[in-house]
Amino acid sequence: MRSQLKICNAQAMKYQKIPDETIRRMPMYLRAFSMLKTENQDTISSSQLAERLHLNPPQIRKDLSYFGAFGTRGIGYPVASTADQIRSILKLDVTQKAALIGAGRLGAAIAEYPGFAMFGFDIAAVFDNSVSKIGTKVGRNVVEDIAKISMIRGLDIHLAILAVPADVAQSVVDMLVECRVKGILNLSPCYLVVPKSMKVVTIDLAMELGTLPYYM
Amino acid sequence: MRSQLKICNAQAMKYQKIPDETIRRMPMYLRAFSMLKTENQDTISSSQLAERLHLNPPQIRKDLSYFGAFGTRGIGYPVASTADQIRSILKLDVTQKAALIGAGRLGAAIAEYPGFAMFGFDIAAVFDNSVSKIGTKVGRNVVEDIAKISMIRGLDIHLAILAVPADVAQSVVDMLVECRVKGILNLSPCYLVVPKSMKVVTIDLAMELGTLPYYM
DNA sequence: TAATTTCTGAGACAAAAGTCACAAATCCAA
DNA sequence: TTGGATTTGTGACTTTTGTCTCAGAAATTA
Repeated sequence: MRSQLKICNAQAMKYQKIPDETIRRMPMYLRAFSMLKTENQDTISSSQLAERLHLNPPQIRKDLSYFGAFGTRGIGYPVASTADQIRSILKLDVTQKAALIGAGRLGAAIAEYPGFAMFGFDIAAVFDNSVSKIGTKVGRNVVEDIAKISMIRGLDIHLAILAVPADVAQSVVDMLVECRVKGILNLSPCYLVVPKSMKVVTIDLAMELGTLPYYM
Repeated sequence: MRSQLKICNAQAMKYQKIPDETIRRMPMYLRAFSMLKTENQDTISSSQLAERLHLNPPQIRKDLSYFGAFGTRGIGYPVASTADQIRSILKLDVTQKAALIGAGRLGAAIAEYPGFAMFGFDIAAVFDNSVSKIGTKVGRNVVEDIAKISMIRGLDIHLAILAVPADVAQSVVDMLVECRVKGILNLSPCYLVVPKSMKVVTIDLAMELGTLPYYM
């Protein structure tokens, strides 16, 4: 009965409820393992890793064990293969194309943000509604008219980064739903209504900053 | 014994443990109440508010009640005074000056981000280490040499927004500690070591984006 | 003034997330 | 080959967070 569970592979384990917070930490782990690889470290124990990430060793072990037994008792986690495993779990083992909507200052910053590369993201298209921006270059992309957003469907893009004003965010999202986009990183301070099949992560800069004075 | 607690005011209540998640939601509530005020709505019930924010009514009531009884039974929450109360709880009733460290693309976007104004934040100084940027204008500020960062102490600035590469983030933070900065919004993908008196909120864009493909 | 409606405030309950402790697995040395 | 050192994987436990329920306060109406 329990052994039944043990032989499950990572893909199957997903249907055993994995805490959202664990998923949120996985990219952190991937980044750490990737860095360790460039440092030519072959293995790392949960306590070493915990020190780097300022987490508890058991938490790291538990998080990773949701997806299978990657470590070796007495040794720790093999850096290279665990990195590959996490990449595969997060579906970051293939280049993930993303569309950037909004080519303002924040959009431009996002387009050239070097941090996405480590996870294999590729900003493959940029859209804006402003005539002054359409046709200009942002990062490696020429800004396209938002009216042509349906071209996303032909480009095999399933992710979008939303860097538009809050009052137009929902209307853009409705278009993205039509384009079969499956995940949105939303940088506007608003709640977005989407079908259940779509995942939205909202980052609200002002909200995060807004909590700080409270603690002073 | 219980009545003892009941007569506590909002300030005193703080020392009764308030969930971090509640604090995180407070700026959301403040934004909602501010918007309602501009819409000339006098009162709002927890269920109406919950609909706007896509939360449960009891959660809103519980969150607000940690700080006192702002609502009126049978009526709801008075928009104007509740907004004022939340502003005061979050210490956003006075203009909060913030220093921006890093005048790259992301820094420039932050400097001109209109969303901070609603919470009364004022980017009062911008610093960078790049000769090409020092002296240029970012938002309303002239970029100062990071070497002059100690001027923060004379400017009554207690918040900093960190938009610098991850590999220099900790060294900048060490300087900010010296400058008596009390809160940091960190946009670099790294853990920062700070004294207990300091509060850090880290936003890791790549990490957030990194979770999305998993759900597809 | 009493009954009715509305909606808050808060305790009880439930779920989620994090921590801990220990059995089991592996390695290494003797 | 055996024993000691190490470190994982995991179930039990604790803490934190979220949800529900309902008494009771305020307003309205009769």
